[in-house]
Amino acid sequence: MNVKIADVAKLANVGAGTVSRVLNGSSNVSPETRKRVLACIKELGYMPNLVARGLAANRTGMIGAVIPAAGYTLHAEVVQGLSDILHENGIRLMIGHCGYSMEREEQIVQAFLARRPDAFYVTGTWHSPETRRLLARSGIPVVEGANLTDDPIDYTVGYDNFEAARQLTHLLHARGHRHVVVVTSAGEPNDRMEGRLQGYLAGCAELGLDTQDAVLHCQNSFMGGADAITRMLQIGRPIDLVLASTDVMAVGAILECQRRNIIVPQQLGIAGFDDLPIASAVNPPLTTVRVDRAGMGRKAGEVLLRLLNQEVLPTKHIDLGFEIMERGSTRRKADD
Amino acid sequence: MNVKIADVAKLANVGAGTVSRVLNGSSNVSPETRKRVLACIKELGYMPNLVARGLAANRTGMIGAVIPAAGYTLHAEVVQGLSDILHENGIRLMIGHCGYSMEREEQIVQAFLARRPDAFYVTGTWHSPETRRLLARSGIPVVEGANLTDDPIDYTVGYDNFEAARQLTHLLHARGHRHVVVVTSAGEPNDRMEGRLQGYLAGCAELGLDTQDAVLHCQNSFMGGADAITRMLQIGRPIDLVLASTDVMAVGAILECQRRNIIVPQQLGIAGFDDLPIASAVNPPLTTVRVDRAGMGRKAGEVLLRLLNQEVLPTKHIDLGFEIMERGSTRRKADD
DNA sequence: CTGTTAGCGCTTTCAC
DNA sequence: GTGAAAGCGCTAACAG
Repeated sequence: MNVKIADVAKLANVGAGTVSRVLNGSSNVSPETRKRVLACIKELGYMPNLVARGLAANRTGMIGAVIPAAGYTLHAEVVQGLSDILHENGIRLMIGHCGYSMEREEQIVQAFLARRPDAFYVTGTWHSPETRRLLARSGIPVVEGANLTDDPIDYTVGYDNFEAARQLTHLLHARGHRHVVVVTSAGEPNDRMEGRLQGYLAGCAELGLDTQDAVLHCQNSFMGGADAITRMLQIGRPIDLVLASTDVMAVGAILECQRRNIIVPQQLGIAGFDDLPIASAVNPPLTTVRVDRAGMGRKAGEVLLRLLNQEVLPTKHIDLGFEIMERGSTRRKADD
Repeated sequence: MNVKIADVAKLANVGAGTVSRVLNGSSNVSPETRKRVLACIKELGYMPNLVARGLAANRTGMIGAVIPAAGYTLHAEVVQGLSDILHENGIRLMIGHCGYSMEREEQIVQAFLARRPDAFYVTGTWHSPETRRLLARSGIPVVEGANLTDDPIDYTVGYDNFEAARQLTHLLHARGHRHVVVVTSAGEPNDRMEGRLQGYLAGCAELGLDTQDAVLHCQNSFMGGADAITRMLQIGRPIDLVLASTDVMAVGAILECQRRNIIVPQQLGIAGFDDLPIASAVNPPLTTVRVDRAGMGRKAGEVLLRLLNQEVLPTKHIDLGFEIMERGSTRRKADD
């Protein structure tokens, strides 16, 4: 761990610069020298100190990423995709969890920036003004993921949460569902949740569906979803569709219906968002919106890599799209 | 982003060393000087370059962590606990996913080491010889998490997978279950899975339960768990208990039983391992082994921090214990 | 208490 | 093609 470039240089009878050139694949080095240097590196078990390289070269080969949480959310898988592709390209990930708090996000961004990452991935498009400022002034590529916005800090890689929710609403209306309750997360608001909620409401408005007293704010958990059913039953009018903003809440709702002997989808349709693995496993399987989570991470990684490579991308908005997965938790019948 | 310590020093009319002392909270600085320096730092918006500090001070304030996967596993939450406590102490996390492959783990460890982390967290206690060697020679504290071993590289923070599985087997035998099938993961073996499997088998052996043809290797997924039920039904003898090595497989099994109208637990008991959120949400709720995942991460972080602080810990094995959560998916009756 | 200086290990001109 | 030397921005002696 303490053999350094000078040791290799001495053994190979070359200058430190030459070793460095070999290490960094510069072409200005004769094949024989390169071979000799490589041999010496192996012999000494030399491992470059990337901290020193980072200081000298002004690039650290690290990327900062902040996600809300690592638990059962889509972000964990996004990070995995991101991590995988970056790793293949010799870049490492510095990761922080902000717990859906903008303030914490700001702290993390600040702390990461002091470590001079070459680029940044942040989740979502809502940030504190200071976070935006820090990121914008940092001079490094920034990708905002998991949603889209007209006004990105730099680049945005994601899908349109609003549009997906809107389309889902229309589809289920076409399947005969008419009396809707929307279930959203009671936590600190964020652009993805808000986009989904507004998408549902816009869809309902376009279809003339009543959404009076029809928005339930619940914990984003299985229990929260169960709770939603309890509260829905207290609404003084019949309901035939629960539009949940996350699969976790939707699955919680399905399981609560099992307990209450409410037949899904005949008595009540339930739809979610995310297509987590559990969505296709429950009974009945959940109608939901699928996004390629790991693919989104990989795509964000690719964009970041190209940006690091000084490429100019044709667009600042990379829309990965979504797919509505129609399954047994909602009605199937011919369109109206 | 380009104001440096010298600029602050010049403005404050002090030497760079003094600014450094203020930054690092050294006591050898007069209150007035400190105040002046602090003012200049604020005025210039100075942000220390931690890469340079890392090189000069020979500590980077980074910790490397490798986990198998970020998806629906306990490791994501362990990392979150770890990340949180380290963040509070000014330390950042470098993270890599090895996908249960020792080879990939080795690559990641090697790559991380070149970035000179101050300490290392690795998942599990089985590693390639080279990984062990690299870690052992690195001279930095290493914590192996999520299991225990007599022979840690350095420290181990976790719980006894074998013993938990063994005790669970005994408990369920006491509840009247007699004809067991064990479901384990078909993926690349690891110490946690193996510990659980051997724990189940040891329990069965102690109780004289037949385990001939009773070990099913399935995909560690909801589908894999469903598959286990299908295969169990083909075994030519009655079964009244499925001991699954993960909640994901156990929940998959429960859901398959719902589909097949197999009454749990009257006709078939099912138990899992991990106590993921879905475990208490399904119908019936799953009997499983609970470990404090985030708490394990935090504990690993605390150990790492104390180690970084040169403290000597009284033991190399930090056993966090486990708790058997007896729920409706297994029989409840007076002990034999 | 504080300024000065010598590195930390590497990259990158700049001559040769 | 290659060596020498000057930093990268900071910390940590070492004087004073």
